[in-house]
Formats: sequence, structure tokens, C-alpha cells
Amino acid sequence: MKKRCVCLPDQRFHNYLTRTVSARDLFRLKVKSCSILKSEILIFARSLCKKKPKETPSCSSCRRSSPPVFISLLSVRWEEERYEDGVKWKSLEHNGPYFPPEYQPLPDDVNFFYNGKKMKLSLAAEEVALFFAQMLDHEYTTKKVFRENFFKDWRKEMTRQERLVITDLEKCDFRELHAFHKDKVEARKALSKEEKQDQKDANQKIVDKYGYCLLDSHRERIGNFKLEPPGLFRGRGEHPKQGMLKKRIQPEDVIINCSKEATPPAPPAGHHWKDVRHDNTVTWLASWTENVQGSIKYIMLNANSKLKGEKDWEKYEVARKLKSCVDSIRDGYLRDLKSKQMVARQRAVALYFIDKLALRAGNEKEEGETADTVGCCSLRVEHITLHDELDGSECVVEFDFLGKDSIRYYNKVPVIKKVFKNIKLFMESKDPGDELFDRLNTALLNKHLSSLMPDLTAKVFRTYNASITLQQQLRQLTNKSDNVAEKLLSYNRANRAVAILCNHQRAPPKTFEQSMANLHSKIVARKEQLALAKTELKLRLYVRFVLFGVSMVDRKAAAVKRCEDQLLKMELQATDREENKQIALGTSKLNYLDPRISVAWCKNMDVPIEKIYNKTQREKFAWAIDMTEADFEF
DNA sequence: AGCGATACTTAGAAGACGGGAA
DNA sequence: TTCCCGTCTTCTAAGTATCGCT
Repeated sequence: MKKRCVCLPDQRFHNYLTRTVSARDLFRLKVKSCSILKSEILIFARSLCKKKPKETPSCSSCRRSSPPVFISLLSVRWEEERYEDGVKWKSLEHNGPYFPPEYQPLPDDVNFFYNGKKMKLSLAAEEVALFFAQMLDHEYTTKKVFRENFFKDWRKEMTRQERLVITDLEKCDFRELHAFHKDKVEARKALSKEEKQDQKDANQKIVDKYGYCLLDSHRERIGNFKLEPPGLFRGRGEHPKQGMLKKRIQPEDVIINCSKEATPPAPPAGHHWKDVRHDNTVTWLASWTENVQGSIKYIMLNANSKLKGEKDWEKYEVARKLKSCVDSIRDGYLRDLKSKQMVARQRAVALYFIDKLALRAGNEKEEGETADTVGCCSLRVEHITLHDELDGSECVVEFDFLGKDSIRYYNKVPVIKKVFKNIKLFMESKDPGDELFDRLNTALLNKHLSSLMPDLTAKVFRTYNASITLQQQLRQLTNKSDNVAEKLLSYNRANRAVAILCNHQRAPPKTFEQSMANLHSKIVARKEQLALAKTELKLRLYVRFVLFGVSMVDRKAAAVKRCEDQLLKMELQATDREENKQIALGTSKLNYLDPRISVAWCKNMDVPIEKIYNKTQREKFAWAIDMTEADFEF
């Protein structure tokens, strides 16, 4: 089905939505201005009409009638009423969260052994034991903290008798449980085609029932409609709580949020919700408090929803606004480097880092509750080393710390003299464990930033610098005359420059070396094939009048061409993959790069958008794909 | 100012899927 | 047709930021 875009003169984002709708759905929307829009839709709807109408719905605002045609992938912009400040919706209806299946007790022939003796565990203890057994192949289970936390929490689930017996994790033998789990995974893989299809159908039913909600009469996908199943907490890095038991969430733990008029979702039989609220200033549909960290978790909409899309658009608009005043803000913090006030100096240096290196803000964290990681404001003296001179540069700051997700940030950066001197000053008579910016925190920093520009916070710099870098790199790296494969390599390289700036790392894939070798051997094979094809082509040219018609020669020439193209493509792919070994592009693509830059680039370069964004990404960025012209500038 | 609660974005890992080579 | 590997999708942890209270 062809996509059709109805454009209103005003292209502000809130007029926008893409979705599969029926004509009837369209009319249920509160369409304010119906002149251009409604007639356009009607024309389009009529052109798609195949079935005879059963009834004739009419538009709520103009009372025009139209047959109930079903339009697929119609992309529409319309004017919806803007809500007053803070209000996120007028109506919200959903079926509540999906609960994970109950625990299935182990069969009798699968046993846990303690100190070499078979031991039948109570249901609760058995379930938790299985959590551990399932993870035996994982490095986690070798870590002291993980084992201790697990054991402590496991004992809490045991009966008094079990607790008396099981006093040492080392004496526990989970091997049968582990094997049982592995068999189960294998069995699932080995299911017949039909059985797999049945599974799929069953899953689809769950998605159909729980995966969507009705928000202001739009059917929207929910991002995480399944409650998190119980298990062992897997923190990142040296997390002090790793291995603790994540308890099963009961309906009594769950708060439901929906509109007053809606029928609230029914709790599972014999249960009740913790609360049912009607708060339209928030976007979540359900929430619960998780037991390991005590934080609140939410069920929210999918990234392709209007609510999330609008927010995303706003984020990039703020970053673009920063573009127009970043020069004066830079002047400001460079001036502040000489301020008489210590706070201002610290703030200036922190901003210099955040702007130049795209560091995160660095909120303070509760000690001992999480892994020891830092961001800009929470940097400690031990995380930086100053070099008056290093590798031919003066005033070099060496950073070495663990950031978000315990990903290491290591960088040697030449800085301007004033910054260097200030850092020296901040470090004076401090211990390695002391804070570098002892007068500064993120609240202070953000307060200052918002006084410079409305909505400006520390993280906007990351968005701004990421997006502007992509735009610059794309301009620098791509030529209109390149072929698509070359253009894509350039795009990925631009993307990679951003990922490096933002320090988006990944563990090198386990199979990396192998797959790289495979690719290289394929390239070698292709080269041989090409050489052969070329020889044959020459031969055929030579004997063209004797043995072959001209077309045969043409065909061979085409084969050579095809072979050359494929070889080139593979070589580019190899370069791309090699450069990408430890770098993750996805995070920046999804969260930092204004999609309109990529869309405009695709239009300018005649690259199909599908080469850049997969289906999910296209859905998330539908707003940008739809509204962006080739001349867009970030 | 400091703090805890809250809401929402950003993040890498793991698991599921599916398309091409053998 | 099967199997393998890269890509997509899901999962949920870990950040940022703000607000209201003391």
C-alpha cells in the first residue's frame, strides 16, 4: 500500500501521526480544521474503497459522511487540541500488565543435592535454586558478592528445616537443575514447525490483548507490557547487590493509571491492585516498586507512540536552540574560568568537559547501593592525571574512570592552559578519593544552564554535540558521486565518530575474529572468481564472431561488473566491521542523532531510508521521515 | 541547601529471528 | 533442508532531571 501524506501548511510536530487507521477511526479524532485535511482524506479514502459500506459514520466536527473504508498506513497530519501544561492525555484505557507464568515445580527425577545427598526442596526454595542453576554457565555465579547475596536471599525463602540443613553454598549441587534447564531450552528449539507456529500464535494473542492501549482514542503500542519476571538481580560492573532475589510481582504491588471514565483493567482472579489512579499528568499505565533497589518501575508506551515521538522531537528542538546560542555560552564559561568565585570556576571547568568531551552530568549516588561509577560532576581526584606535557602536547588531562553501566572512559585530552591551571588548583591538598568539583553538583550546574537558555540542561550538550558532529561528518565524508555502498560506509563512519565521542562501547562479539576471517576468505574467493571472469571475458571478446553472439559477451561483461561490485561491497563491509569492533552505533543512532539529519542526507544522496533505519527505527522516527525535506539543517 | 520520591531517557546484554550458504 | 551468523527485538539496569518538602 502506498503511503500518502496529507500536509497542512503548518508542519509543527504535534500535527503529526502515522498509523494504520480505519476511516472511522479518523473521524473519531477531534479534527479542528477540517478543510484541507478532511477533504484530502476523503478523496484518498474513497480511492481505496473496495468494500461496500455497512454503515455510514460521520465526522464529528463537520458531519460529513463517508464510507467505512479501511486505509492502511495512511500518514496524516492534523491539528489536535494542545493540552494545558503538564497534561499528557485526556483519556487512557488499557488491559493492565501481563503477568509472567506461575512457577512450574521440577519433575521428580530432577534433584537438588546438598553435601552429596538428594534433597527435596520446598516450592519457594526450589524456584530460587533454579534461578541460580540457570545461570551456572555465567560468570556471575563465580563472583563472591553475587554468591553471597544469592545465598542470603535464598535462605530467606527456605523453610526452617531447609535453613538448618543448607548452610554452605559450596555444598550445593545444582547440576541436575542446570541440565534440566538446558534440556528445556534445547527442546524449545527443536519444536516442529507447527508447534512453533502455535507458540507464535499464542504469543500474538497476548500481544493483542495486553500490548496496546487506547490513548485519546488512538490505539498505541505499549513498550513493556510484561511485568519483569522474578530472578536474580544482574547489576552491571561491581554492583554490591548483584545476586539478590528479584521477587515475583503480585497484583497487590501494582498501581494502575487510567482515565476515570475507563473501566480499569481487571486484576487476576482473587487479587486486587495496590491502587487505581487517574493521573493524566504522567504517561505511565502501571507501576510497581522493585524490591532490590526500591526504585519505581513503569509500564509505558512504545517509542513509536505520539507521546514519545513528540517528546523526542522536543528534545532535538532544544538541542537546535542550543546551536544558536552555544557560542555565547562558551564565551561565558571561558570567562568564568577566571572568576573569583570557586563555584563559578568549577562550574566552568565542568562545562568545558561536558561540552568538549560529551561527558554525562554525573549525579551523586548513594554509596554502597550501586556500582562505583561517576560522571562529570562526581569525578574524583583519582580519576584524572595531569601531564604538563605528553606525546608532544602541552596541558594534557588523562581521564580514567568508570561511567554509566561501568563502561570505562579512558581519554588523553589536551586542554587550554586556564582549564589546566584550574584543575591543578582543584586538586590541591586533596586525597585521591576526594571530589574534584567539591563545590559543584548537577542541580547547581543545571540551574545555571537554565538561566542561560530555557530548557537547557547538561545532557543537551551531548545531544547537540552528537547531532552537529553527525551533520559535519556527513558533509565532509560523503560525495554525491559515490555508490550506495560507499555512501553507507561514510554514514557509518560519521555515526561512529559520534559513538566514539559519546563513548558507546560494546564487548567485541565472541565470534568476531572468526566472522572477520570468514569475510576475508569470501573476499579472496570473490577475487579469484573475478580474475577468472575477466579472463573468460577476454577470451570471449577474442572469439566473439566465431563462437558467441554479442549478447553472450555482454552477459559476461555484466557478470564481471556484478562481481566487481560485490567485491567492492564486501571490502567496504570488512572495513566497516573492523572499525566497529568495540563500538556500538545503535545507542547514538537511537538517542542522540536528530533523525532529520539522516533523513535529509538520504534524500540528498539518493540512499533509501531502509539502508539507514530498520523497521523499528523507521517507526520510531516516522515523524522525521515524514516531515523532513532535503534542505533540513540541524 | 539538601534530600527523597518520582518520572522519564539512555544503555549494553541477551535472546529471538530469519536469510543465505552448504 | 539445515545450520550458522548477523541483525533485530526485548529486557531491564542505570542514568538524568525535577519537584516538593524540611
